[in-house]
Formats: sequence, structure tokens, C-alpha cells
Amino acid sequence: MENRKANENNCCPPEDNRPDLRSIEGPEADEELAQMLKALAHPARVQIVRILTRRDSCICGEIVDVLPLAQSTVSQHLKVLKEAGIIRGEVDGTRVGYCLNQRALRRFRALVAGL
Amino acid sequence: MENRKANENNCCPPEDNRPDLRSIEGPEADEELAQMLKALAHPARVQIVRILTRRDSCICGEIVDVLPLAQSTVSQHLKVLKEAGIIRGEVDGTRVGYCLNQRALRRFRALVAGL
DNA sequence: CCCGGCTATCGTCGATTGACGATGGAAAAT
DNA sequence: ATTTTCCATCGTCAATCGACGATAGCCGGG
Repeated sequence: MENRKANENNCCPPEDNRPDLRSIEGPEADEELAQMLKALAHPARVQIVRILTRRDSCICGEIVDVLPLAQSTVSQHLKVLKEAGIIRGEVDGTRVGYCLNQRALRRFRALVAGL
Repeated sequence: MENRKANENNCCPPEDNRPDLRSIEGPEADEELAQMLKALAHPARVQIVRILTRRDSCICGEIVDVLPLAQSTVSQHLKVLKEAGIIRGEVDGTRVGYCLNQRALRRFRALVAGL
């Protein structure tokens, strides 16, 4: 039995859970969608999201250990995901814990579902 | 009233509607997902999919007219989408009609939903 | 048969991506 | 205080992308 709840992240500040009122289509939505697609369009970044899904949160070093890539490369991929709003990072001393931004992921799924 | 049905394409041969038995996760799914994400990760290609969604099918020239891009560029984008299996093209004389591959799109949505 | 419209492909060029090692900086450990 | 650990950033290089014009191929109409 796990002591985590489905709607909580265990490493980052609580999320904004207000509903997303933005439209699912139109020029802005197209741009937004393309941007998120681009951020995810790399096997390593898909894997990172998968890892965070399983672990619920994860420090950077663990991801580096799992992926067959140099530390700097992983850091670069994390940056791409973070800038797209898909993940969030929380500094904890010398470590950095990353977790999914569930709100952004919901938005992404909604945009894809609208295709 | 339209004479088209939601589950039919009006330009391409009938689709294979058998359920997709492939897994939604794992290394192969990651690669497959990253490939589809990459194919869609461009504003012009998102727009093309949107156009095909609205029109149900569309000849190449119409897409060229709508997008602010050269004909050769649009053709290139169509090729990317086609190679990823997201759209299908049917030659009709001197024209080529494109339509969505709903089966592939369903697969894509399922993969994204599994993130 | 040649011509004109429609589409795909080729070649090119600048911009972006993705990989790496090296370096830097901040906090923890000694 | 020094060293160690962890992570981000920088610089570089090859590879890929995305845009375009030019060109080739194909089919239908005249």
C-alpha cells in the first residue's frame, strides 16, 4: 500500500487545480499544441515522463542513472520539458526533484483528444 | 444535412477497424509515440490535421491555398504525416486527396492518454 | 500530340537540435 | 575551510529540419 494520492505530487508545491478555460482549437491552441508536441517529441523525453509517472517524483540523478545519456544531455532534456511546462523542478539542497505538471498534462491530453 | 458518416472517409479505401492490440507502454510504445509526436510537432502539420478534421477529406491544392507556405513545403509536410501513418493519400487523376487515418489517430490518442 | 495544371522530388542554404566534455556554482560533508 | 557531490550552463560539432525555387512526372483537355 502506497502512501501517495493520485492527485498529489510529493515533491513540488501544490498545483493550481482550477479548470483550464482556454479553447481547445484555433490558432493559439494550434501553436500551444505544436509546442507541447515538440517538447515531447524525443524518445528520451517520453521516457522521462514515463519515469515520473511511475515514480510520482524523482530526483535528477536517478533519471541520469536510468537513461543511457550523459548528465548534461539529460539536464538539457529536463530543461526542454520544464520550459514547456510539462514538468516542474524543486530544489532540495544540492538535489533537484522533478515531478509532472499534471495540469499541463491534462491540457495536453485535451488538445490531443480534440484532434 | 451532410451525406457523410462519422466513421467513414470519403476519399480513401476503407480502414482496418480491428482493435489495436499493441501495448500502450514499454520501449516499443515509447519509440512509436515519440515518432508520432515528432510527426505532429510542427504548427503547419497540426493545422493540416485540423483542416482534414473539418473537411473530412481534402485535395492537396486546397491545403496549399490555405497555408502560407510554398507548394513544395506543404508537400513535404504531407509526406511527413503520411510516413508517420497519420494521413493517407489517394491519387485521383492529377489530384491527390488526403484524409486522416482515424485508426492511427486513435492509437495516438491512446498513447498520449497513457502518459 | 502537345500543352497546362497538379503534385512530388531534388538541391541548397540557414537555423535548430542533440550529443558530449568541460566548466561553474551552491550546498553538504568531512 | 576544503573537498565532494549534484546539477546547470557553455561551447562545439555533426546531423537534421524547414523553407524555398527549380525541375520532373503524370494525367486530362484541347
